[in-house]
This record gives sequence, C-alpha cells and structure tokens, in this order.
Amino acid sequence: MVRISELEQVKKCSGTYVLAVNDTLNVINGKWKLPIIGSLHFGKKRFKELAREIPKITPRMLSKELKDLEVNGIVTRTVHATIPVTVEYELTKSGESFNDVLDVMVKWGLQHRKNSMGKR
Amino acid sequence: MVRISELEQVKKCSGTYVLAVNDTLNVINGKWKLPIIGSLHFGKKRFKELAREIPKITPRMLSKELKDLEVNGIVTRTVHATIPVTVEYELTKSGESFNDVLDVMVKWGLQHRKNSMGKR
DNA sequence: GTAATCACTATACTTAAGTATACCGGTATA
DNA sequence: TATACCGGTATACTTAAGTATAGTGATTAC
Repeated sequence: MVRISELEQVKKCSGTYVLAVNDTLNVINGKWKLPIIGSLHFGKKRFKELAREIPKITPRMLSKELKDLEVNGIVTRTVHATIPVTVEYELTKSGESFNDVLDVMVKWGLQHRKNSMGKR
Repeated sequence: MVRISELEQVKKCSGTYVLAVNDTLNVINGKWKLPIIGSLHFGKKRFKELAREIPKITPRMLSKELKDLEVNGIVTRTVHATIPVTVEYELTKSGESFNDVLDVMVKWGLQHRKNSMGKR
C-alpha cells in the first residue's frame, strides 16, 4: 500500500511531482504499449497471437515494445522449449493494476467531454 | 458525474477502451504540457511567467502547447488591453480536475516501484 | 536614440519515433 | 525439394516532435 503521506510528500514539490508522473507515463509511451497491455489483460499471449490481435503492428515494433514493457516490470516473458519454441507474455501484478490508472483516465475523459459539450 | 454504466460500456470493447484512454493521453502528450499544467495549478499565469518558471522551454513550444491545451479545453486564454498587452492563462474546470488523474498516476508509480524493488 | 518589455511568429535545423521490407535458424509437413 | 511455422533481427527509410536563432510591432524608461 502507498501511504497518503508519500503522495503528499511528492506533491509538495512541483518538479518531483512532474517527474513521478512522467515515470508512470513512460510505462505506456509510444503508439503500441496500450494496445499490448489491453490485449494481455484478457490473459497471456504468444508473440504471434499478439501480432494477430493488434492490427498493423510490425514484428519490429511488437518486439521492441514488449522488451520495454518487460524491462519496466509490466510483463513477464517465458520461453517454452517446445518445437518450435513458443514464448508467452503475461502481465505482472503492476501490469494488471495499471488498469486502475486507465479506468481513471477513461472516467476523466468522459467527464471532460461533458464539460466541453455546451461550450463550443 | 460519470455513471458506472458508461465506464462499463466502454470497457466492454477493447478497441473503444484504448481509444478513450488515448483521448485522455493526447491532452498531456508532448514534453511540456505536464510542466505547464503543474505550473498553472498554483494559479493563473502570464506567458512570460510560465516561460520563466519552466526551465529550458522555448517560446515556440510554450506557444504551441498552450494553444493545444486551449483547443482541448484544459486552459483558458484571456487578453488584457494593458500596455503592453498581457495574456493570462488559467486552468479550466477540466484542467483542474486532471490533477485527480495525475494523483492516481503518482500513486501507481510509487506502488510499482515497491513491487519491483526485490525483484532485480 | 538605444535598449528593454510584452507575447508571440518564422525559418531552418536536429533528433526521436515509427514503418517497410527482407531475412535468420530450426523443424515439420507435403 | 519446397513451403510454412515459430520468434524474432537488420537495414534503410519516412514522419513527427522538439530545438535554435532571429525577428515582429507597439510602448516606455534611460
């Protein structure tokens, strides 16, 4: 659990706060990380499965983004010694909990759309 | 208020959900929008004040990002007929409420750091 | 008359992000 | 022998994002 005091501590300094938010944003930056996380939210997937489910992604980008997500502790990569080899990607605990952040974003987006409605 | 049912509706479709999140992300994409919002959170500011408070930003980028934020309904721009003219930027209601989203991001980031601690 | 303030804009440039296309070794199937 | 599958990589390219630098016009202070 994150104590309230920690958040308050970070909020005291505008610079630190922006850095902390950027840390989180870096987890999902780029064009493809969100679709990948979204796809993995329905369960673990192999490389080719992801490639099939995410329209227009190239293997180069899928490989790169999965590597980023793995390094950042959002997904795990498991190689199975089958023939031919299969590789499974799965969300970590942090990866799964990221959905809470996404939910808040969607909620804000819906509310924002309502706020802007009459004003144009 | 955003009803739960709306969120549930959006969550049903992975594609729609990703689009909704992207709508929100577009509000803060780019290198400078977050520092600008952060700075305006402490009250309305003039162009030059923002330029002074945000290290290394060029007038070109500040101008561009403020325009984006204005178009997206995050800030308002008010011109005062003083000599020389002064222009004030201020967060809208949506802009202010965006801090809730940022708070959730910081919280997740702190928790994520804890999750990853022992694992490297 | 020179410099500084305000809020920008114009032009040209560099760097980062993403795309297109082809290819790798190993194995199995036809 | 040729083809397809697996999970990628290599190279070259295009497009988007951000930077550097200079300049605008009206006004005031020195």
